[in-house]
Amino acid sequence: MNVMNDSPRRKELTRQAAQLFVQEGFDRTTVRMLAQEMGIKSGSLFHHFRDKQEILAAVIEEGTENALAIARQALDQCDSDPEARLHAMARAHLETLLTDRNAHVVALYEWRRLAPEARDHLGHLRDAYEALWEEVLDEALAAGLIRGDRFLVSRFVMGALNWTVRWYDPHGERSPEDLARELIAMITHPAH
Amino acid sequence: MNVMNDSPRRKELTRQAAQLFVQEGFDRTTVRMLAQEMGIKSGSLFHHFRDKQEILAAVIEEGTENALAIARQALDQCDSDPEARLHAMARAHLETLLTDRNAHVVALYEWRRLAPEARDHLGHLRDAYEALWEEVLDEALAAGLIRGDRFLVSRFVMGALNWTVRWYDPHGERSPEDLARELIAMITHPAH
DNA sequence: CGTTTACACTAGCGCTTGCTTGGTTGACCC
DNA sequence: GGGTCAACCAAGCAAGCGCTAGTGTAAACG
Repeated sequence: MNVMNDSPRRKELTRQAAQLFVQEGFDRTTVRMLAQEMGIKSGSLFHHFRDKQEILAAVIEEGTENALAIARQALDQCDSDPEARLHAMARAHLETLLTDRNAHVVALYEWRRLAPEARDHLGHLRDAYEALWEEVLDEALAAGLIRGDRFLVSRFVMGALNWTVRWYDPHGERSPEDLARELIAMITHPAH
Repeated sequence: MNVMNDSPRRKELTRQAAQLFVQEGFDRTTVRMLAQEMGIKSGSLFHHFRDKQEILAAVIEEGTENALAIARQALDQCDSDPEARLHAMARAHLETLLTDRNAHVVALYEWRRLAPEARDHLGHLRDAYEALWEEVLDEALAAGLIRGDRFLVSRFVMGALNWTVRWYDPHGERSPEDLARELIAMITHPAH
């Protein structure tokens, strides 16, 4: 067995699994369906993954790592004023939703199907991502750009953003940029 | 078989099923688990419901109907100015989340597990509920209380509200009233 | 050359799943 | 006191599930 490496082959299989998990849900996706999608037999699947659980963990891990990387890059490259940073984060969030949509949908819907150990590991990744948000929101609150309770504001914003996977059409007219701008406009009270 | 009535017995069984669906997820909840929770044997379950699917539909139907009823009542009883109506809707939404929490969590997470016909029927119920929101948001937009694109504002607000099932603690310090006030404060730009 | 390694296959075990069948019970009705 | 009816039970079927064991093979390596 070949456990826990991250060969390119495994990356590709993970990507295909994500697609199926979104279509059918984790529990309804059988190892036989996964194998067929991958063009192999069901037994061969366990050469790449210890068990079905591990496939789920791999899908979510990749999505979250990408989100984190993109968000960090966006923060590095943008201006340092609170509004620019807020905008950069929102745009980065919506852009990962576009490029890694399957993985993020799986992360949002199937989180509870993770084994406790995997949930623990991935929870830390997710916490790191949300910490970036809280930092940026704190700056916006301090600058008077947003009003309200820090905890609630952060939850409301994350909710509005994560909910987009339900209705956002990547092939539609609106770009991530558009959505980010609209969201910021809705919640900010510009100084005057 | 006893199909499709709504006896009090069936109502009670539906309530218990909702609890299990939240804990385990629909697919992982077996008819044997459901039966045990209900204090009967698995075979007896099919005296009350045609199949497992129908239990899910019953859970979601009850939750959505309650949400609709509470929202309508709230709108009837509040003042007619846009901010009061906005506040009433947000509070009503969060209050159903408190009283019918299980049903709403199931509706949000397990919607896709519904059979197409059930999804169709319940989709209309859900549309009726969201229409109430759009009406109230339109008034708020017209009054200049909120700025931005109607479609996007509505999606963002629904996202922020529905996301609350992930983190809101009914036994915590914050009341639905508090949350509603905070959310309105965050997104409104009061005339001055 | 022989050995190792990565990847795939065949075959099937042991178990659980949703659901069916045929029958029993006790409350109520005229 | 025979008939009705909702509610429940015992037993089990057919299908599908995750996963394993053992084997084959072709490329890579020393």
